[in-house]
Amino acid sequence: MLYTLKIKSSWSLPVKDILFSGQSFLWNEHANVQGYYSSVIGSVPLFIRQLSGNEFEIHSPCNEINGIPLQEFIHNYFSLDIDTKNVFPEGFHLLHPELWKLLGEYLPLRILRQDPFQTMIMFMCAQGIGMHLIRKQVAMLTETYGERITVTFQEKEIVLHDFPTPLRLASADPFALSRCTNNNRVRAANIIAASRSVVEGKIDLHSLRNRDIPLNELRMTLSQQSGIGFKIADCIALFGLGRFDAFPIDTHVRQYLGAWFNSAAALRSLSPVTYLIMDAEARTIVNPEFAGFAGHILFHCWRKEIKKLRSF
DNA sequence: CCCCAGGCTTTTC
DNA sequence: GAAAAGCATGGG
Repeated sequence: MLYTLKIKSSWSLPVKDILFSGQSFLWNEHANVQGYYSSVIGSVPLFIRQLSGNEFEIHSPCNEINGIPLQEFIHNYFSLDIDTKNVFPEGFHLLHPELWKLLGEYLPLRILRQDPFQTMIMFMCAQGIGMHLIRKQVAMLTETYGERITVTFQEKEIVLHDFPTPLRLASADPFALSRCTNNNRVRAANIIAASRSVVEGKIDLHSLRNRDIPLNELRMTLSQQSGIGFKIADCIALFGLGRFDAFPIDTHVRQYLGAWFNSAAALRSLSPVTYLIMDAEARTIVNPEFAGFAGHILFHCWRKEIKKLRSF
């Protein structure tokens, strides 16, 4: 039996852009369930379809995820509580009229509130390689180490995989795991070590949810772990801990800070010092409370409109 | 062949 | 201290 849920909003909800903008690598399109995007979230299979500009439909065999009613979970997952009008400051469109025009269709983009462990592992796979290789790594990790889940949908047997648990990755063989990390042994070892830290409680992702923790403290704590620097720490904060004030700076963000906002630091080589300078600059450009939320909208717009890249 | 992709760590000047 | 090299593969 499948539960069906319809989500309707007063604003536009570009579901495909939200799921494939590079903040999650867990969603896929299947040839045998056309028009739907599928994933396993909180061990629950989900099928999503866009119905119109501001509504989408969800099918799931469970009516709750992580003990939370499906509708409430989805509302939170898609951050439908956030009014995206607040992510850019009042006068932004006057200061950057050309950019504002370009941003138009990207403004309804939203940040997903994802699982912090999954976010940590996914973004540890995202160092100096293209988006399609990141997706490939995450897919191989889930297929190799995640629990296999079968679900009947549209009278077809659909096979999906849950994201691997911390315990499963912590006990993985380094060489075997490296097949899932683009054959990068160092990355595989880092993922195993980080998973072990979570299992042992050395990294307590639940307590890091505390919103009283300052952003720089969060960044310093997470980047203690080998394989996690400032950028990935900020990604974990933004996408995995719901810290919409975190502003991860990667090669694309650095490029648009230089091209669109005339950042001098963006022209220098990326180091911890220049990272923190650009982080401070960003907070003068967008609303600091939603710096990362705005940053992701700018990121996706830059990649698609300027660099002409695809996210999958 | 080159350079670059949602970087981080280690080595070298 | 800052800069350069190494990591691995695919695509432009």
